[in-house]
Amino acid sequence: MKPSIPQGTRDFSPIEVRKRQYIFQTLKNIFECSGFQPLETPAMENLSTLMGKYGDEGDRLIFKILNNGLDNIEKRAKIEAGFLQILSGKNTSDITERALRYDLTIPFARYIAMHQNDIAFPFRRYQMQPVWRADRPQRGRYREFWQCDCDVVGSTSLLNEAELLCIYQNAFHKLQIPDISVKLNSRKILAGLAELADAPNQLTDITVALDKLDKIGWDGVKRELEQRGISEKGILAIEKITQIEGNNDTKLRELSVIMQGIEIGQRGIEEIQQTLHYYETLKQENWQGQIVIDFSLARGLNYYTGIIVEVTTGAVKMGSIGGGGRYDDLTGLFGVKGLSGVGISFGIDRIFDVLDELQLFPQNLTSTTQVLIINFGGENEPYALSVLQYLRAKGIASEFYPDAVKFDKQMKYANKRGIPFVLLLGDDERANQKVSLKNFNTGEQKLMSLNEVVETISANV
RNA sequence: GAGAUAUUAGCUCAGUUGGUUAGAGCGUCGGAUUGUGGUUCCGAAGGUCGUGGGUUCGACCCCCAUAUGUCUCCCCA
Repeated sequence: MKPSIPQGTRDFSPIEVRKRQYIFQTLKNIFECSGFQPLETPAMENLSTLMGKYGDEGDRLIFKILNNGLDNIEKRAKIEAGFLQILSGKNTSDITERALRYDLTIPFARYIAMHQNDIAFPFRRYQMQPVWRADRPQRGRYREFWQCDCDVVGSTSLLNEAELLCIYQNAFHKLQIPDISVKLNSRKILAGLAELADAPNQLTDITVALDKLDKIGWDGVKRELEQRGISEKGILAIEKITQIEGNNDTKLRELSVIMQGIEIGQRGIEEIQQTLHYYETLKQENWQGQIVIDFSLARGLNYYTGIIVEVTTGAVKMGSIGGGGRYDDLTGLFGVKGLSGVGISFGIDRIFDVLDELQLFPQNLTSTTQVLIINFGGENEPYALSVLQYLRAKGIASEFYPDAVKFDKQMKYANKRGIPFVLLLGDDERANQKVSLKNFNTGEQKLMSLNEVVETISANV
């Protein structure tokens, strides 16, 4: 049979895994350094946990798992009735009661609700796991992909927002991605905008349209707003606000004037000011990324209630590589009221593409093996094995070519694997109780003792 | 869920208005070189032209279906 993998999934070859691990490890170090704790949840959740949390479109994209035992003859009537329900577009636990994780946020909320008595709040957690969506695959869009979330739950302080901004800046600084913009806005400002536009109940309509500004331009947004029944006067107000220019202080001041008397808008402005104030005192001097206030930033997700952020780089033509925001009452759905959270997410796959395109991955990711011992066979094999054992005990990643095949084949193997050193120990070396070490980068080869080998290789790392 | 487009050797791609044995580069393998890789030279292997039907004397080429990739819409990371 012809081997294949399901649509929208990928194999990760060794070099790709190393590159991905480099990203994961970089982020993990930053999270841990800021006191965040790791969390993992199951690949599958009960379907009832996920359904109704992501909207109608989301429900359709959840991968559902067929129950086992559907061929049980005794339950046949029940199962057939269940299938009729499925055919009419409704789910039933008689046919499917589990589903693959769709994102990391809802399982996180479920986790908090289940373990609220054991958790020390405020709870800071990070989570890096795959999620699955039955979407149609496109470039940079997969049915299995990794999310990386970092949240603080159980505190309403804007210090948390500032800390997360620091995490973004620190992460992209460490990954050396140039021209980073962290765009900042507040759902409260958008709510004020809806009031200003005489459409306080159409916040969602306005945000969905506004979210497309980058993609379809103002004319496109205007058309959408018209279609959604926003008045001409309202559209004019929205346009005016998206056109505010200047530095962050200027933007906030101008907005404050326009939002005169609109309480929720003013609160949004104050929150951003306070967050930026905290950020300025927390940030490191060498971070290059910019924080840019952008009143057109909307983000589609409806559960955001306060500050929202999105990260882009001007260095590569690509969508956002991260996003997040404040959400009040995320756990309310699971019966835990009054817990506010704020979180950010990293788009791992897109970050991978950016680093690949800009060639920002470290050079030494190809192999961890430092030295290959050439196999000369016969009497030399036991000597080679004792050297192998010695080097490993000294903490030097080493390999012994397992077959005594032709010399150039073994050399080609080392070259292809990107192994920096080759150790030759044949009859001559064994007679002198020495070894020949060849450096593949310089081509230089020297007869030396094992101690010197350890020193030379250690100095090279 | 809707539309468009592509699929030829391990990889990247040529090709034929429908006519015997489908080509190249790179890679792989063998040799020059059984103790010197990355450079060079010589040689070889490798394809039922994505899959299944149909039209035709004859299909890699035309038609239909299907799988997978890519693009647009929808939605999203």
